[in-house]
Amino acid sequence: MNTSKVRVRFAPSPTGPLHMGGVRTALYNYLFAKKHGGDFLLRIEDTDQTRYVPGAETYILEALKWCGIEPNEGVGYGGDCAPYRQSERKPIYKDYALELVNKGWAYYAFDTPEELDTIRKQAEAAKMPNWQYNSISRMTMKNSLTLPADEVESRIQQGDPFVIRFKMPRNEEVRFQDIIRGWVVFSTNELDDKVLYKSDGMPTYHLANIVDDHTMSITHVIRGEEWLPSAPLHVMMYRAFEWEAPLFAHLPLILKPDGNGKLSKRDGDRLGFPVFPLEWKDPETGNISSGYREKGYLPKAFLNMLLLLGWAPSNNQEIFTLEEMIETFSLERIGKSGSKFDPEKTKWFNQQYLRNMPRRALAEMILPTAKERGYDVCVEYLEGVVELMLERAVFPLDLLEGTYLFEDPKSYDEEAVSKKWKKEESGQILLDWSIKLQSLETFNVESIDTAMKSFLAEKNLGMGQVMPLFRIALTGVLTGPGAAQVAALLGKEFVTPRIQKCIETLG
RNA sequence: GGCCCGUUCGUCUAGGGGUUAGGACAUCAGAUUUUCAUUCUGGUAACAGGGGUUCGAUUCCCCUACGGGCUACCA
Repeated sequence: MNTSKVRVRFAPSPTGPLHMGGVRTALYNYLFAKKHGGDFLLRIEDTDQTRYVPGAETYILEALKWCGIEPNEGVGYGGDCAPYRQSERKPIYKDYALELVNKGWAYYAFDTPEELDTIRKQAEAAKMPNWQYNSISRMTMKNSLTLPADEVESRIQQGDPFVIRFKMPRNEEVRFQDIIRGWVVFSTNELDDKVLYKSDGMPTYHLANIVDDHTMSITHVIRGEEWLPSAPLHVMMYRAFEWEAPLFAHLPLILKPDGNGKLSKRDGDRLGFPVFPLEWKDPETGNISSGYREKGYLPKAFLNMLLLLGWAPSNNQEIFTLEEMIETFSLERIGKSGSKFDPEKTKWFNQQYLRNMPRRALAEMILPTAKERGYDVCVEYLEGVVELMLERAVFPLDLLEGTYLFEDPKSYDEEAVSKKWKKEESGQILLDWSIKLQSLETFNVESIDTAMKSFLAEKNLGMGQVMPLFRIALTGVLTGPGAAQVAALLGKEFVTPRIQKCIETLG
């Protein structure tokens, strides 16, 4: 086992917004690094110039920041291995590709994409659906293995486009021990001669990945399961370079909640939940994909949900602080199978975190929106609102749902009225109750409750005959926090007029 | 099609040769509550199938089925 300092990386490509599966990969990498006192790097894999999406990189940085996952090194953070953007490292890859050519592990190939396409189509037509550029077919192609040396030389000299391909050996077994899956075995006969260096002068993912992981001293590669099939290629490349390979851990995928398949960008808005941490506006189409942040999810709740989607502790703990996550996390306890994402449970996490937040912080959080809605309130008042609304809120803005805490009810719920309001007596009861309330010196929940009790005794009435009326008068509806609590928060000066108005309106 | 990976309640999962197979979300019922919500209590609900190995398999092995991933000069 490698005793050097743990160094892991999260290496997204900026082809669009980071989706929650990516965030989970980043989280697991981050937790693993922190747990072992190691480094977590952020590398941007932008070797495909055709898939560049403006704003994607900024989005990734911002998303990680929102989640509280902070790299030690990387794009936006600097570090000894800078630059961390592969497009800026372009000059270093060619030498490595050439090194492999010189060692006999790679070769030049001059076949054009069109030619390859034609061959694939022909093969398919001939019922050979899986044509590969490999140890057998390469001898019939245009490359430095089949062309005379001087022709290869002159083609390169005159600037003919070429790629460099890995020369995958035949009849060898590649095996490596995945931390999550155990031994994984492949035969090189199933592997093809992957392009390492593209005709545009850029490396492919495979080359850049290996070179960077090595030069950045990465010790553990923790990435999605979709990379498992190319892991043997990577192992072979480490062998070819004569470098020590890092340890691999391939994470199971996050699946869509309904049906099958991995969770994709489309699923979110189709099923009514975000798949992205932050809202994203597609620069080309202008389409907006919703984000957890904008929907009112707390970053810690989001992270906690992600943590448990594929990983579980040995006890039944569900709620984790970041410190606890770091302390308990281990790659060995990550499950092998894909996990269907459950939006309902995500809400539950949010609710848990919301309840554990200081009242003051919540009040401050909703203050701007309250102002926007035209409520003339201060933070202190909102703290009172939070106190009343918290137990029925999942998102911060749910706390503002009781509009009656900010303005007089505009109408009285029809069903509530028809059920509880009795023309012949309700008005009188409310009027008497109102008089009783006005006589109170201190106006708080306790005094109102006490007054209510004595009122009921005096009039020989039951709770159910008065409270609902009181509630209708104050809020216009039959749901929500206790009427006494609402009244106490509003204050006497608002309560009496509301009762007055109610009596007038409903008779 | 080929290669690789996987399979415990509806969902996320714990467990592991002998257990009443545990928890959480969701769901249902009851209790509390002036209402809603909360809270509490309880319930329904799972080892994909078939072969081995074994005194005994949900647990170990094999096969089948099913699911997923990959199969580009994309990452």
